[in-house]
Amino acid sequence: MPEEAGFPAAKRFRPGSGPPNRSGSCPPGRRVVMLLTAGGGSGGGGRRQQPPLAQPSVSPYREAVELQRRSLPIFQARGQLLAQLRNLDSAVLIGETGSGKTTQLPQYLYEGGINRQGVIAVTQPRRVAAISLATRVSDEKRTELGKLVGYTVRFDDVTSEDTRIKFLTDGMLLREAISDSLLRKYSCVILDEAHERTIHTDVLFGVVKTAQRRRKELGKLPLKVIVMSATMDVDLFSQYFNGAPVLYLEGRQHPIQVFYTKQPQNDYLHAALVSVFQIHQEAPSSQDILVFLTGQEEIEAMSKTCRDIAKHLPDGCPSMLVLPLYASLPYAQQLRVFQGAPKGCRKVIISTNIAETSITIPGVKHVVDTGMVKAKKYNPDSGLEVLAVQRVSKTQAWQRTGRAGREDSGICYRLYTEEEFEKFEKMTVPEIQRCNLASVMLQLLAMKVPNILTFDFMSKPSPDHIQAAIAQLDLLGALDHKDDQLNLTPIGRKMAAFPLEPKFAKTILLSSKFHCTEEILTIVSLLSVDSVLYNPPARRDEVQSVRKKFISSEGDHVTLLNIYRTFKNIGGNKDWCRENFVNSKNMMLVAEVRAQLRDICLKMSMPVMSSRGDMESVRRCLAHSLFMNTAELQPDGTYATTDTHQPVAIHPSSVLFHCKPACVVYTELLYTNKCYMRDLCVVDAEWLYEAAPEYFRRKLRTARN
DNA sequence: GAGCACTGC
Repeated sequence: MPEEAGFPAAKRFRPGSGPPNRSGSCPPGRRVVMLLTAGGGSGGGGRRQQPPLAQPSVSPYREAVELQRRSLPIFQARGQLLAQLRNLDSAVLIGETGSGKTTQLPQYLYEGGINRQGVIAVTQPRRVAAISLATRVSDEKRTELGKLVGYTVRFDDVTSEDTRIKFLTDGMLLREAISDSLLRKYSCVILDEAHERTIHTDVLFGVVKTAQRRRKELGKLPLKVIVMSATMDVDLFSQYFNGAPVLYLEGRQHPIQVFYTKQPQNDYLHAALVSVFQIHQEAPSSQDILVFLTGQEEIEAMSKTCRDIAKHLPDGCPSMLVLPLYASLPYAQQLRVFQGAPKGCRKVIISTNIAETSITIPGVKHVVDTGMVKAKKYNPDSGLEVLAVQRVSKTQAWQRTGRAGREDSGICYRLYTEEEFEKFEKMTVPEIQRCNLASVMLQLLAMKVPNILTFDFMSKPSPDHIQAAIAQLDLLGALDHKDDQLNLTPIGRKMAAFPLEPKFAKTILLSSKFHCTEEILTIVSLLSVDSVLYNPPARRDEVQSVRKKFISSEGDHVTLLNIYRTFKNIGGNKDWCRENFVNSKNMMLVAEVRAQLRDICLKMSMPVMSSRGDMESVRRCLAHSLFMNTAELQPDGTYATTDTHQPVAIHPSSVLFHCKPACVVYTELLYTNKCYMRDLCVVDAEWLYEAAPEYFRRKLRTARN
């Protein structure tokens, strides 16, 4: 093997706590309470002073659970933690992976009788986490799930009147805040995984801060806010919550050796390949390797190369099981990463950043980090979102490193130099500064936030960014400008009731006028989940011939509708999905989403009618709701958007890829190498003019001629 | 002419 990716010996330190110069992130003057010091766990005296966890129990199982709870690092800090939290309105808790903070803290608060008057909410960025944590904690409390401890995620509410500890997704708590912005039923909100800075958590920061202040002003039950983070960069959190004290909890991570390359690598794919085989030839076969790359195409190519090389390795070299991992991979194939490899065979998992947070793979000893990620960026000048391969942040690199030390000590190979690493951004730009804000602004308006332009975000999006969202909502007819006050129109209020992007909510609301709500509900559901189309690159011809029967010359929306209809009419099941290259998991989700949306329509007394095969009214409806997303064929055979004359192209995944319709509406623009329109529908220019005469007065080329 | 990181309501 070539040597250019060789690694010099590196320092040893513990991950999860961030870079070794830990003190750097604790400026003097801030209240940092060390609840457990390094090497903690010896304080026998402290242990005896702890109050009992729960009623004494006789069951051996119960005792085992109890012992396990007591062995967690957080247990020794229990008394101190409770004493601190009892008197605080807000606190920031740093807890390393494995500290037990998420499962234990809510129980301590409950057992300690703090905030007994209300429910303790614990938010999570991901559904699976909310569900498994609730299951775990209800088990520890020896209660039935949904009684004392429960969870609420979309499509699944396992709570009751008795529920006092409630795990929920951050998006779900946000939705609850629309109907009660003071979050009255909660006495305490714990925002977990705050370091991930999801758009929902970021909006919640503002929502809980406002609710806390308002409740105090109104003399209501106080709201305790606890922000939990796994990283040390919590200054922002503390400042934002009026200088809330920072409590530090040591975790139980295994040491990880970190290696950097001696030279910068201009070809990270090649460097990754070399590293994998270097490790493969040197390390025992029981140690698995996790490689971070940027996307499906890259991962599939690398997987193939690895398998090819692995076939021709010298005798005595272990065999290799190469497993790609990315979100659009069918579920059954994702599950393979959890199965152990046969004896004498090494697992090599080649993954996107899905393995950074969402999926934890057991047995990983070696992490190969290319330092690259594919992520959305927001360009405030053009107001456009761009999906691009870029450098990871330092936080992200540490997160990847930490994946090597889940079960035992590990090794992380960074395919960049230490100097390069030092130049990485400290933190990933929070999602709220990288995304279209139309949904967020609609939700804030629905909560009757007095002035969304000055809303107290922890990391403020730029004014241009906020204005772009307001302009979009305005075009959708959601806004009412009165005396310099922004309010929602009745349509805007209805839009906010749907768990959808505003433009899709508007499409549904318009559909009753075109008597095609049943069809539009199906289309919007299909568009709002991951694609139901499964396109394995190796079987392209097969896919094309099977899919032919669904394709409509009217575009992707009608084609998707055809697929869903056939699936339903035939009584579609997994076998049908497999035969037709349809992702069955996503298809099931479509049905669930559709039922939820239909329910919301019925609740607002909207007539739900079918156009009975009349596709023109469906397309007219799409033209009326997506008129701001229009592109027209130019004399030279290319396309340009109607409003800004941005050159665009039909995405290769579209059924219209080889066609040249004069005028189309699209669901979204996607910038990669080029600016692509995704999910197209052929429309009549006249329909567009009808939909928004003012908007198109001087714009529409086809209508003018 | 040729392509799509990850969540979530």
